[in-house]
Amino acid sequence: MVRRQILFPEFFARPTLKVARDILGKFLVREIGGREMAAMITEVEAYAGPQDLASHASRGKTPRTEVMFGKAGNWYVYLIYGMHHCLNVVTEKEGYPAAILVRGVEGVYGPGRVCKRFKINLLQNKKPSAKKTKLWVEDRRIKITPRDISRGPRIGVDYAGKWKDKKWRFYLA
DNA sequence: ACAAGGATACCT
DNA sequence: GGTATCCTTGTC
Repeated sequence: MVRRQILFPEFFARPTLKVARDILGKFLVREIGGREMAAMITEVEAYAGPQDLASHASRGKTPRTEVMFGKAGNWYVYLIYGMHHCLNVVTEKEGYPAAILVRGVEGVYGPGRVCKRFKINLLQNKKPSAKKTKLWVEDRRIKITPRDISRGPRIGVDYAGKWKDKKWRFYLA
């Protein structure tokens, strides 16, 4: 039996780049129809702070981005290009807008594909990562060392000026 | 190479 | 009210 520990808000209420590294190797778990599906998180991107032009929150607090200013551990889900959902988890302390985009899990590469596979849509937006919401992150004691982690620039943010070059994408080889 | 698709933010 | 834009993907 694998030892499992659901991650609490405290895990997410830390510097975003640190959480981004730490969440690699953790498991995204979804309960659908009484059954659980899970996959190891393998690729993420950090979006941190009001200055980050790649972040939706750079334009301030709006109905959409309000959740990024809220409590760590809440989900931020949005629809992109009219057809794909992107799953983020809010980080840092309340009032500081930041989140981590889940770009890939084991066997599923691409933020839209992750949401499609895990049946994630706007219903999950602003809800906490917790068992009661049927969508959460848990630690299954997979050991990840710094050598396992690669980093590079974020995808699809060429409009973000100097922020586009920041190596805030982290992934397992 | 590029169309699809709809919510969002920011105009008039 | 109109419209440019978008943290993408699948098919062309």
